[in-house]
Amino acid sequence: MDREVRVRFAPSPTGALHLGGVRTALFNYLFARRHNGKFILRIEDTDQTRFVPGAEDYIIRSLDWIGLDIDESDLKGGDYGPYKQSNRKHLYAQYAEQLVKSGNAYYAFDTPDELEAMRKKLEAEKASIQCYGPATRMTMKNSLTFGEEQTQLMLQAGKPYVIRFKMPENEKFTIHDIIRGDINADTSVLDDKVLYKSDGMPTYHLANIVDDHLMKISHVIRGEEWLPSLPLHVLLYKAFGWQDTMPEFAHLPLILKPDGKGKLSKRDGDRLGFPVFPLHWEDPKSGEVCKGYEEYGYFPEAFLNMMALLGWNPGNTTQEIFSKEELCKIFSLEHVNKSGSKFDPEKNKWFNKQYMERLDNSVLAKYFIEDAAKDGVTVDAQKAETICGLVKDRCHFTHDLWKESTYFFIAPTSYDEVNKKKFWKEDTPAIMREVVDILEQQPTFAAKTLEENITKWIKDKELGMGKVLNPVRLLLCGACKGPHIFDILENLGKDESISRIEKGIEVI
RNA sequence: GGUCCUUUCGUCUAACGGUUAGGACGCAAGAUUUUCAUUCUUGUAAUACGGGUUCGAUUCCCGUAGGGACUACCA
Repeated sequence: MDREVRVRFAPSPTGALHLGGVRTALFNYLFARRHNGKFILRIEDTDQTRFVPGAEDYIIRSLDWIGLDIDESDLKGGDYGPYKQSNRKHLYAQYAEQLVKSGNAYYAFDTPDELEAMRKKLEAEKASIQCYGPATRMTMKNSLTFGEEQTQLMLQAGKPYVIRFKMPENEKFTIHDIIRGDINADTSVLDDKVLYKSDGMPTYHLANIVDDHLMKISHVIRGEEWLPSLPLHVLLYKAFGWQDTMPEFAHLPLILKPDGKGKLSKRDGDRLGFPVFPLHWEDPKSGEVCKGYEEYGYFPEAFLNMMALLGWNPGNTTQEIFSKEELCKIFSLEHVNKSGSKFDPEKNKWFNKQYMERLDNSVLAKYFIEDAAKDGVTVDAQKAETICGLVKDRCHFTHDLWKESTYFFIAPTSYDEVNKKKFWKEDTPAIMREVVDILEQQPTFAAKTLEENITKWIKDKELGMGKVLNPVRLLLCGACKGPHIFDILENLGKDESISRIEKGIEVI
């Protein structure tokens, strides 16, 4: 690999960036960093009918959140701009016409209705040939059937036209894909794809090849859905005479539904309760709102880690937690899997937990204070840090921290029925009253001394830890859950602890 | 329908001709614990099928069967 590595992520601004797009961007990014190359963002907005306002901005903000810094884009600048295809519109016509001149393409004047009629006809005949290709093109309305003179007249008259690629007949060749090896191509089953649309815009196929060439792209890393059009793209490079600088190709496997069949879609997220977009997204057309990974409480680092391991593996190691920097050092396309991967939301949660455990309590405290404030509770930093340390073991997300520990600040108003049945016996109220007495006598309320004194008292009375402490927990927290009971007592303080127990005895 | 791609535990995957087929998630059990968790230990479970090639196939080849993508003046 002796040429400079330049890769691009080239999304269409037709909606929120989905997980497949995220992963394509990520693999491009990691590949670029691994080879000290450039990571370029190009916006492919040649379809004006599908343009969604805000989508481009969303894509950029998503990449930023994940931490994929872009080397060249319209925002970032670069020597090969503009990086948005609608702003490159003027470039494409000459390239399309160049192909017409060299005999690799031709003008076509068929109306959508005529094309539809042809498709219907072929379908009725059960013919397995393409609608517009070597076998049919001489029966259609194009510059090959009209001849030079009539074609010029029609063009001058302003008749709408497209430019189609003239697919060679019966050529067989193989194309190398870094992930898949050699792929067979046979032009006899391919058709004359439109390269240049009647609205003056190029199609993906043309714009893609022209821009990748002009931007000196070295590797095209994209989703598997492009594999069927790879032969066309290679043929285009040849037709332009650019085969010597043609990029290498790597087609990524798809991300599939967690259950059942097919490609992962937004609906799966709704159905199974996990996000499919990085950030909050509100569709400007339908008004539909989708929560993103950020809102769900995922750390961008955990999200990136988990996406990197979907379809790629670091080889013979059991390590699973990787920082972005580590991934930039070890990523390779050779370790990308060929087959599609089902998405596993459960494993995501596990990844997030791993990252949360590694964070310092002081960092977690900030999330904690924020969430508490939303419920109208003010918590000071020191206290928040202490409690985060106590409850973080049982949390997957930062917002679980507050959810798991509200009883430190708000007295329970009801008690878990199942726990009540299990732990609240006839003699419990009497024992609780004794506990109150013991607590009253405590000189200090530090967890350690409480534990020593109360454990001793329980042993002396031969009551059994569970018989005493479970009901205490129930009265303090409203349920039998949470950290060490003596830590809870210490943090609640003497007065609050006693008042909760007394109140509990009455209520139950 | 046609073309192309693909197939290892339920899921993500390791093993690039020779392993008791390894790890992780999940699930289950046990240990720890005053509870829920955490943690630790153990268990669960896979090379789609049929042919070749080979001394030997998860690994290479060919079929079959699943799965997926594409088949637009969408990307």
